[in-house]
Amino acid sequence: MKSTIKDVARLANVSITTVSRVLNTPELVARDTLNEVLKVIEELQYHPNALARGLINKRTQTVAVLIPDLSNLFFTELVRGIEDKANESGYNVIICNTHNSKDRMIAYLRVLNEKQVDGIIFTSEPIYPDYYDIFRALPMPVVLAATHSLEYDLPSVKVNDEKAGFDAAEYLIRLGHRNIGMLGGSVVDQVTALPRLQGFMRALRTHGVDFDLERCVVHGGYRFEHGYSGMKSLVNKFPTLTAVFASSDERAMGAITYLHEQSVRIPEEISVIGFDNTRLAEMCYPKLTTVAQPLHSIGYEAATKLEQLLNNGSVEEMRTYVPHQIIERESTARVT
Amino acid sequence: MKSTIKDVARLANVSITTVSRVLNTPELVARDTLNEVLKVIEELQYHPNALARGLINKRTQTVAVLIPDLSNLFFTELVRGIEDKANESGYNVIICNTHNSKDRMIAYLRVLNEKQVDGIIFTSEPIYPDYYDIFRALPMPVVLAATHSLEYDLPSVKVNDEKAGFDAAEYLIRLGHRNIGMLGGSVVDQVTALPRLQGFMRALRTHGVDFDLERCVVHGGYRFEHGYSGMKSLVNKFPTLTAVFASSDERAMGAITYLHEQSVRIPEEISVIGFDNTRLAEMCYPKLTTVAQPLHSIGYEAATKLEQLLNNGSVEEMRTYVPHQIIERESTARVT
DNA sequence: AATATAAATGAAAAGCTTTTCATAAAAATA
DNA sequence: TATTTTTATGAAAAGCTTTTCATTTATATT
Repeated sequence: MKSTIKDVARLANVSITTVSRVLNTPELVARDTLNEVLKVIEELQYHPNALARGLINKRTQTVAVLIPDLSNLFFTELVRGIEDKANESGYNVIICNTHNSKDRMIAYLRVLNEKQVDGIIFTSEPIYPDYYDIFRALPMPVVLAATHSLEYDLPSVKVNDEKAGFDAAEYLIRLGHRNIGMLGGSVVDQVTALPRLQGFMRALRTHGVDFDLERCVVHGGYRFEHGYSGMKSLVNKFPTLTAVFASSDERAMGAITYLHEQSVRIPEEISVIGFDNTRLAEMCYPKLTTVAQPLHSIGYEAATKLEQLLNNGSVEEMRTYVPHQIIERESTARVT
Repeated sequence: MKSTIKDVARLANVSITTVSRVLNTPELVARDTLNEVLKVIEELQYHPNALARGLINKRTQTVAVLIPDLSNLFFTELVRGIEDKANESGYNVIICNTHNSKDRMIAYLRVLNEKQVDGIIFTSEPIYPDYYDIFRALPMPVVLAATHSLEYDLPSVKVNDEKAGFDAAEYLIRLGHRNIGMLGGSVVDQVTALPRLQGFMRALRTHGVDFDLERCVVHGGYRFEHGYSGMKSLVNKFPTLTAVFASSDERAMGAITYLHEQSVRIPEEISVIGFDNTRLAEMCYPKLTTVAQPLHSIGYEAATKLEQLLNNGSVEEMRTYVPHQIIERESTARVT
């Protein structure tokens, strides 16, 4: 039978108040009493009921992370940063996998609300107006990780995607490439996909490189399959290309696989640069040059912000931008 | 301000009992009252407090999954099966990432206990005696997914690893291979790694294939890096090998990458068969032939078992074995 | 019309904790 | 020694729900 604070109190011949104090403010209880109570707690294997605790404290010491796709290493590494910070500060984290489904996400938000989690970290995905309405209605703070919102005042931490897109393209240009394609996301995603494309285009423009949006860019999902099929249609439209910027590592991997199948040598014939620097980048052949997002930091910082919000009610910096960095590996080379 | 059942009761001019009934047994309340109360609930955006509910119902409608490594696609797909079943039956699932750390896992078990989750699904990893002691002390049921325990009576669902190892080896033998290596896990893992190795050896023996444990097998972690370095040492020890059984897809991918770097053609010179059939198997070049575990079913079945335990206190079948299957792709070929 | 039955509602207890306020005992101060 | 302060403890309330039991009202039965 599960034991309660009452059982401990009875066996230790003290009131439940004292037992509670042993757990929460041991400095207020006499040495002997303390030891006796601790002994009984141990003996009874007593664990305080977090439901009752939460009910009265109005704090559950729990934060939730909403992620759209658990099988994306991107989120995996982000979550790690969140967990690390949360655990340091005594919070538990609940991971909620929304499977890219709005319904699931709304359902999750409801139960998280009912379960009285202290705060929520929302990852990736742009914030649509109806999401914001839901967030507003929530009694707990929300922080965005690897996404942000320009219209709404939600704290966020992410990289500067426009600049990252620019740097990726410039990197290829510096290697002498002039026929550069891009495998990007859907431009309805104005927070990630669009800025990367814009940065990419700005770099080409800046360096006077010819560019035709129709011919040079393929839009699609971030997944391997999309990279594969995207690369296929890209080489068809743009057979002279010598380099491609795939704006996720998974897409890059799909692209590489397609090129392998076509016996195109990488990087000798076509250079490929990815985005994210997930574990996948090292699992490629050749190893993937990529724009690294500091995924762990993004998670860690987001959790930090959430904690600030929880403790102070406000956040030092509303929108934090963390630096990206190009990691040079073996999938890119100087044009010959 | 968050509203409670009292607020609803006051505004609707009914007792809290009636409000509670509207939520739980609406058939017991008069039409007009029902509508009025529902209206107020909507108006006030009232959501019942799950803590209070759990406290009185002694059920939180929550199950937890303990996984050792979130960045392993294996678990990702397993979790999906669990989520699907759990959601169907009205349970929420909490994903707990133990990072392969025993301390973290024990810490998680403590908080899950305190948080009064209804049940726990423990994935992979063998069950060590001290784990079992902890499980026993837990007031909620535990089910094992993709692992099992022969000593302890914990319900489990997994594939038959010995048979799977046998089939993998036999598949290679049928393709004419006689110089077959294996990239396996540590044999201290008696629940997964050892049986696969045993099955592998049994197949060689059965078919009269020469075999030297020292020379033909490399043990190591399941990760890409381990596959990479494992393959390296394997070809050094065993230069005549024409096929390798890597007992995880990630390991297989590491092996393939190493072979690529050495300009060894796959499958022409060396055939590679993996294990798990995670998404990674399709992200390889060449696409990976592998022993598929029905990851989704394993998760789904494990959740089903947990639910049986929760509802009936017992389980139909203690240890369920689900079928594996060899998925033939492009990384294996008949020996020439 | 009188009685029995069914339907609708509410008051209060229970679930497990923390916290406030009060009290008793011990220690410090005058 | 008498008084104040400090230390240690407990009783009871509060947090939000569900459930039991009782009561009132409406409906069905004779």
